[in-house]
Amino acid sequence: MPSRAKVGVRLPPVNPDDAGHAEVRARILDTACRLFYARGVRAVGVDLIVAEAGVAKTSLYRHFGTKDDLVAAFLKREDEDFWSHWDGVRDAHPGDALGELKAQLDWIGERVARADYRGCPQINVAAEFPEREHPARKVAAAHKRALRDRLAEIAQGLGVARPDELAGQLSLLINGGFVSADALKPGEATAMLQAAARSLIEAGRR
Amino acid sequence: MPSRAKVGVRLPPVNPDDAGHAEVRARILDTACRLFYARGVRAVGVDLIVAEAGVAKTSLYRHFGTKDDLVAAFLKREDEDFWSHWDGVRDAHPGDALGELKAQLDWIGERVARADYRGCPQINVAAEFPEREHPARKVAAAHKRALRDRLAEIAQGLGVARPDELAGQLSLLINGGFVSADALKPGEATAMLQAAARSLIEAGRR
DNA sequence: ATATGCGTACAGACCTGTCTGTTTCTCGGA
DNA sequence: TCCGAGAAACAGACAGGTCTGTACGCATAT
Repeated sequence: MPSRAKVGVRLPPVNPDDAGHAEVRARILDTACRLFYARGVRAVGVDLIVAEAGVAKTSLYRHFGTKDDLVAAFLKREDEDFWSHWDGVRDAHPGDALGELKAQLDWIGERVARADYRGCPQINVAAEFPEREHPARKVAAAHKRALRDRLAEIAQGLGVARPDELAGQLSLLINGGFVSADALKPGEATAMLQAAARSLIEAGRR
Repeated sequence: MPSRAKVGVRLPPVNPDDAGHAEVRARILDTACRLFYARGVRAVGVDLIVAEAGVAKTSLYRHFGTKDDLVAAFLKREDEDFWSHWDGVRDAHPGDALGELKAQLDWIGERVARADYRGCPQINVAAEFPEREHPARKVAAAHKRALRDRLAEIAQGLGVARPDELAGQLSLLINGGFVSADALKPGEATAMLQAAARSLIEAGRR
């Protein structure tokens, strides 16, 4: 991967107005996301991706340049999907920070309990790639900062003494949920997250 | 790795009473632990391990059988080191569950803040290997169960209404700390863990 | 005609695990 | 005390496979 990347001639840029073009790109990214998440990034070769996506390897490299960039695109999509879900829930609870937080923990707990859940993709990729400058690592770092920011927004509306402190504690809790899936009994996650969050908020109000 | 493992003839067993023999084994394991943790398991080949350890590849395979077994031995050693540290701290606080918990969170927070910290090895390996039957995954799963058990012991001594529930919450918190190192400002981890644990305990007492 | 796609072959590197051959060390018996 | 057997170490080549990324030929569509 990074150590093996070559500096050869890049393929020419593509025309983003082409519908079929976007369709091929989407098929590659869909397949890559599925395989990367289910099996781990380093365990999945580009040959497998192109075979399952039904595209040519040239197309993959035309659209994504290197495998490292494809990994970054994978995390970027996961990031977008995550916040899209989150913001949908947020917008359903205007002016009700406590209700919003409960709803956020609900779907997170549900997701963690799925049979095919294999941890947070951002954390998993960070575990696989030690280089902090890896393009995917930058996406992952931004994602975790964003989580803390979103939680700070909620904490602001909760009327606690030190909202940033609570946001940090809640982020630990949620990240802990992400990585503890297989140490938890089925369905245990949601209740545990809810109860812990309730305790942290209560204590923060005094 | 698992898919590539062959069923060839095994080398004969070794004599465990031999001092030089144990020394070679230790050199291999020391080197493997260092490299696996710093760079990730899949990124480190056995050729690199034998080169850095200054041993022959035959020795590695004589002692560990396969790379997968070496990975499991890596996690086993990390597990032993972790509990050795933990139990030392525990034994320094007999009959004082609250003091012990604070002390445990202190050294964990300090460890997480180190410059070369790269997450919990057990969690990292679980992220790299999707197969739940992988020998290293079994070690990791046992480690996480043990964490919850140790926390349950502490919670028992804390006089809370539902100690098992608190232990689960604390395990989420600690695992969250393990994976949140690079989203935290330097030195922030310990205070955040301590404050959150205090809140969870307080709430559990009512 | 140009851009994009598919399919396939290829280069060069790396991977795990095995094999061969030599060296070093210990230990039991003459 | 010397000798030979056996265990285990070292060194390095090798097999067979996988990896990323490039190149080449041909089809298609605008």
